[in-house]
Amino acid sequence: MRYEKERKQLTRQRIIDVASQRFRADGIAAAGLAGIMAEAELTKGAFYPHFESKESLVRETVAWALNEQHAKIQKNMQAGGIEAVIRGYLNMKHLQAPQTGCPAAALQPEIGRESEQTRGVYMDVLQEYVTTLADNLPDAGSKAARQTAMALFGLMVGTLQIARSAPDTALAKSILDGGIKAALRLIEETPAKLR
Amino acid sequence: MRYEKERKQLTRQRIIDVASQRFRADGIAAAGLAGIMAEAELTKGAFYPHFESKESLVRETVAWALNEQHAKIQKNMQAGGIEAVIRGYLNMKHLQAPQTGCPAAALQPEIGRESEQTRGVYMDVLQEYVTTLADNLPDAGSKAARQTAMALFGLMVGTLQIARSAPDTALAKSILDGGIKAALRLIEETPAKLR
DNA sequence: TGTACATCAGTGAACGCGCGTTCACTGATGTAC
DNA sequence: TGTACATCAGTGAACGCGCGTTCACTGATGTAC
Repeated sequence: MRYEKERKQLTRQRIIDVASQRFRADGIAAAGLAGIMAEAELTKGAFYPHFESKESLVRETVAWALNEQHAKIQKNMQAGGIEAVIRGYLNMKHLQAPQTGCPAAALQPEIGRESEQTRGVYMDVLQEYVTTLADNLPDAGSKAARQTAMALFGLMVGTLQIARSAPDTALAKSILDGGIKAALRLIEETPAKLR
Repeated sequence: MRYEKERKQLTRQRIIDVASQRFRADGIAAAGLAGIMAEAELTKGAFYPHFESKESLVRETVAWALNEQHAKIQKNMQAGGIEAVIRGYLNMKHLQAPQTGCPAAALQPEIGRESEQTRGVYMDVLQEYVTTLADNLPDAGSKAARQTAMALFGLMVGTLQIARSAPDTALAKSILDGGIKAALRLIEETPAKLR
């Protein structure tokens, strides 16, 4: 069946959409291609006209999902500045929806085990994300701002991950709350003595 | 073969040692019992007299590994205070040895997907770990200190994970360096206006 | 405009492989007499 | 002290299952004439 010319791209994007959710929900290693293709309403043989291998799907999907996440924080940034970004990230809604949330929080250690090529593609997108954060810090433009922005992102990622391991909601909330307070302190103007 | 009475415990600990390294190196889902048992110089049938299931091995192993990590930072704390703990965590040596490093940095999202029981056991050990950090902050004893300590740990975990995804060493070092600077700012005495 | 042919996204069965788990068995050591 | 028996850690083969990948095929659409 040869279909309309746009159809292949639509199917391909549908696979990426589904895969990005399965990966974030279950982890990259634990999410199988058969399940992803079934959820995309295709048989698993249809995977290979679109992607070379699972690794190439991972490469494309993870970068795409981080880019989506970047778009989300850009919206929050416009609406309420960096504090809105922090509060939009460290909250129970995000904690409870890993499948549509930040791919770094859901997959970071697994991404670190990927090939150098995959990590390169991922890190390029992450750098753009961090640029958005850095550009909205008090000392925007400096090298220190970039490092602070990266550490701020690290704090948000790590804190959300730990909160997701909490066995009860009260503890999770307290962890997120502490993360917000710490993040707000980080983004204050750099004290002179540390500059 | 019924062996000396201490032998079973020794074998059991050998399985935990090996498993803790394989999990941290490859991820929980990607590390197979057959490989772990072979590395422990046993056949895979020998797994079940020691553990009920892979899940119970994970539960015990991850908690054990985090406890070992706790012991390490206690040493660093004694030697050089909380700054030594931060510098001992956010460096290239730790980055390059995930199999013997912090299990949170290697496995946090996967731990978040474990059963409530497993997460409960893990979080108990994590709380002890965070207590050691909190007790060495300027405002030790306060609820704020505990939250700051948790966020500090989140920052270290997330930053190390991201640095591990960097495709080149220079970038990884810069990320770790920014993490150290941010961590040091976090542990300063809480400014009055935020208290 | 109508017809013949080329393309190729998607199907569905099959591949070898490693997964976690089960189980009948072995045999070195401990215990009872 | 010597012998018979019980224990049970560890062996090794087998279980069903899902993994990622391959491949011959189908058939709807596009292109050429």
